[in-house]
Amino acid sequence: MIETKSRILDTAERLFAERGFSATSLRRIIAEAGVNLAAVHYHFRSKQALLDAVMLRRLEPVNRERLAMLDAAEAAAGGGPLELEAVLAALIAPPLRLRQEPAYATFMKLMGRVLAEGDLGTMRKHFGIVVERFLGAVARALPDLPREELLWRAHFCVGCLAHTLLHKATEMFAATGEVTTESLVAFLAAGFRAAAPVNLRKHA
Amino acid sequence: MIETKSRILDTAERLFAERGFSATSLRRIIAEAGVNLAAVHYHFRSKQALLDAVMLRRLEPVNRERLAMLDAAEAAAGGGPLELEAVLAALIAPPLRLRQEPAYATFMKLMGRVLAEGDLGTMRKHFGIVVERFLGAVARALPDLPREELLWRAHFCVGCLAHTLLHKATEMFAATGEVTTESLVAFLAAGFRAAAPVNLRKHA
DNA sequence: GTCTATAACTTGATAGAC
DNA sequence: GTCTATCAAGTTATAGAC
Repeated sequence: MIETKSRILDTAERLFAERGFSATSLRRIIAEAGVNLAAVHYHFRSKQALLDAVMLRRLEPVNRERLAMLDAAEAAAGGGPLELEAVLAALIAPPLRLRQEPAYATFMKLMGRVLAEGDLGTMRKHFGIVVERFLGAVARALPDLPREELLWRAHFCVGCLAHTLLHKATEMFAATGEVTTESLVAFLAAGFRAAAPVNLRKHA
Repeated sequence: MIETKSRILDTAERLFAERGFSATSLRRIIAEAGVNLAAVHYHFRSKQALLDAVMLRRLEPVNRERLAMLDAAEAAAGGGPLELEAVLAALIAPPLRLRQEPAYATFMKLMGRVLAEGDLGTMRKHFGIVVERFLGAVARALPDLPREELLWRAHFCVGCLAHTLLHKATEMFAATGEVTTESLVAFLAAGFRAAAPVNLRKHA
């Protein structure tokens, strides 16, 4: 069945997202997918390669949409300064929008997990270009922000996004409804625009 | 040896922090600690109980210091409004300060991991009181912020802190040096103070 | 308290029939 | 492509000698 491969991918995606990679066994995956254990190794060779396949299947569209929005923001700015909110929206709106679609909902949680706990190698492999482009764009939107402070704020920004993708706010707090791109962008934009602490200004 | 128990705790703390709970086997722990496998079960009964012991040993001082700083901030405010920066510093300064101490450095990474990927039960068990106290304090510092927006921003805040504790900024970005409490507080305070997006104001 | 030995089970991976 | 059967290794946990 051609369906077998998709069933494995779907089930692995869900279990990896909900329980993490190490805590998920192949036998659990094949039990819930209703397929044979050997089929996993036939289609994907190894557990690690299965995770890579799960990531590859859905990540490319997300990052492509991000870069397209960033291109649009840069085009709109012409030679002038970039608008910070537009840059942040390009980073955040695609994953938040796509997670409304059933096909992408669980993947976005997995993406949050990888962002939150991923090692450096995985990070660079999947998000290298995105990180570079967005660092440049934020620097162009905030030319007066000291470099070190920019890097830390980018780090905080990744933490916010990872946590938001991995967890619904309702899990720990009593928030209702869905988080909006506007909320997250407003929060992060204000953070990026905050006056740099005095102990860092000397490095500017 | 009375040292055996500490050696197990120290090594488990480090490996859980660096590689995660599921990805760390007891055999790896006892190999690096130079102790016998049975000693783990003698002293801690099970792997899960070992993790609980690792958490309990160091978490209480962190949360105690946080609540003491929050008490001080509330006392300083008298009946007036709380200062947002003081509230955030009470949440953030204790873990960032303690991670400079060798005895607490790796534990703070583990705490970041638990904050980032912990399930709801673990969360409430270890941070329930802290979350409640700080939610109330931020609400008192920002009485005009709509409740829903406050909860989401608290959620973002946890994500920032978790990511900062779990990862050095140098891992993904090229930031040098250590992150400061001032940097993180300035970023978060500005985010909390941002104007609430219009699509939420109607719920105020 | 610490050890050896081992139970009882799960893991990722593969060989080979169909 | 899919199956059964199995391997080799690793897993948590325990019993019992010292």
